[in-house]
Amino acid sequence: AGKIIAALPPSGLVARVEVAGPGFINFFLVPGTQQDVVSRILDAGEAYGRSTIGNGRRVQVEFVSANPTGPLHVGHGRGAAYGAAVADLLAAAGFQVHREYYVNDAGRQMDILATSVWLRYLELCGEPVVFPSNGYKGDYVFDIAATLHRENGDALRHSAARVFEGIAPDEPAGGDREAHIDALIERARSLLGAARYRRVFDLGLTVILDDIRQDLQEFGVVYEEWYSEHSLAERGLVDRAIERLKASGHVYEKDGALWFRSTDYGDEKDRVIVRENGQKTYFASDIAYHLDKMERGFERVIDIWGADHHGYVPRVKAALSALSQDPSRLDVLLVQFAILYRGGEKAQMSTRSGEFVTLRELRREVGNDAARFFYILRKCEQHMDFDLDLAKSRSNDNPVYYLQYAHARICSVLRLAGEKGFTRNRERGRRNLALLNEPHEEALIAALSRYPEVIETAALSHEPHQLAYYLRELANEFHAYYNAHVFLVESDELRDARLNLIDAARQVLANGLGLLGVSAPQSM
RNA sequence: GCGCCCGUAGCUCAACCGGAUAGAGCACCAGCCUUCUAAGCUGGGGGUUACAGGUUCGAUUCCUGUCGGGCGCGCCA
Repeated sequence: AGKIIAALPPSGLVARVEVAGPGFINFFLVPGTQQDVVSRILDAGEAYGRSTIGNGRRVQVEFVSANPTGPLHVGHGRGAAYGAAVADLLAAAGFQVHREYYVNDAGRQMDILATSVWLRYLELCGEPVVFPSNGYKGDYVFDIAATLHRENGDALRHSAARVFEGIAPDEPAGGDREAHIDALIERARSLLGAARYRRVFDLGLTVILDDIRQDLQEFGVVYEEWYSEHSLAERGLVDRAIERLKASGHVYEKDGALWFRSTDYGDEKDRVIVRENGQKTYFASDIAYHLDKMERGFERVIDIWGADHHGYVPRVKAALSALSQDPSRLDVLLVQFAILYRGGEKAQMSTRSGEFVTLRELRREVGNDAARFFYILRKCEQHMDFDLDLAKSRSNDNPVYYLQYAHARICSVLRLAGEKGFTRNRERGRRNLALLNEPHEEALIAALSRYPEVIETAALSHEPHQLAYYLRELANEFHAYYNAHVFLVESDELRDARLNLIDAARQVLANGLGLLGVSAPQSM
């Protein structure tokens, strides 16, 4: 090793080189070699840390995509915060990002919603309805029914006797609940007729989707596109996908249904794509959807799903393979569940009872900043314990405030410089960066220099928590510096150099927090 | 039963495609505000990385098995 070191070309940036343990050679930089990063940060501003590694390649990130059958709950919140952060990181790393929400506006669940709304409407009309045990029972269904009643009066009314005529009673204990609600859906269709049924259906869809949109927007999560499952079928893309799958030779008929032989590509079992009753399955739509994603020309497609859907990955990839698409272009990121704790106790109610904590309630309780930050603090495959008390505590326990406080403190110093009668001269600061040679200053500068590579690593590995941990370290370096040295010193040269340094730190904190959807307050 | 994820300090979690003495926060103990925001800083104690093997110069990381926790195994979406 000594020979290797001796053979190294001399460099003005390297003070000394040492062999340190097995396989390690340490290079010590000459003090003052990194100071110019401060000027680079101030020049680049919001652009500091952006990378071109993505080279403009198109990436689609599909996330949340919750059924529009009710408001988003805290589980969706994690997917929203995580997906938004991954998308924003990829954009910062130079990818052209297309954020998409797949709207499941077709299928049985939506029919159950429409029927639930209609039954609540009938109640408002004064009909003695026995509400099905597996219908949608949330308060929002009453609200939609009230709107329906306000807009239509009794025009959609049918007597309860006719609605339930000949339909077997709801049997929660047995397996007839599903048959019961399916019969009610058919009854709603036949009594209302296609057009009126559609009116009920569309009102539920529109109201809930608008609510989801607004909820996410308030959460700082925005999409380039809301992609309708219904439109997929309308444009014939589902039929076309099935035809192409047939042509591939991986489809067969059995028991009256049409099956995709996904076991040809390693799936556990074959999957139905057209049911015995002629209805296409959700999987059929999803094949068409993913084929369409590929054909839209995205070089990489990222799906962010709840971990409970993990069994679904092999069949989607199998379908892509059968359709001659490269399945490795699709990354499915599985997000584990988040469990809410309050006072050391689980706060999440069971979904069976029809009650759950909504994302909106969470945001109201802990605030958007804490919610966004806590959600991405764990890597996605890690189960999450979300401590509500900690997230809303306005104390030093709360890691969000630690970062925001650093930002606010810097803003405060920069403000106070003027109030104290100092005229800040940025150019003088730039010329005197060499004065920043205290250990605390070197450490802070080193942390600032690392930011661009943190962005690249976090983006490419889809791990926003790496950025969160980095920002914690950066804030820590600043707070330590703040406590060890006074910035507003008499020396113009040193003062302006230091103000440039902390201004650069402020910029990086703001950039990083921005990527995570967390605000960077001027004061606290 | 099979498949996927997880198991690291009292608690919640990191550890950069195998690398140096496994790091933070909280909690606990001891200090720091007449000077730029104490929502801060400094120091300290705390570990057989669930367990047992294997691979190699080297394993929290990779492989096998066991134990424990979560999730999934529909002609639902």
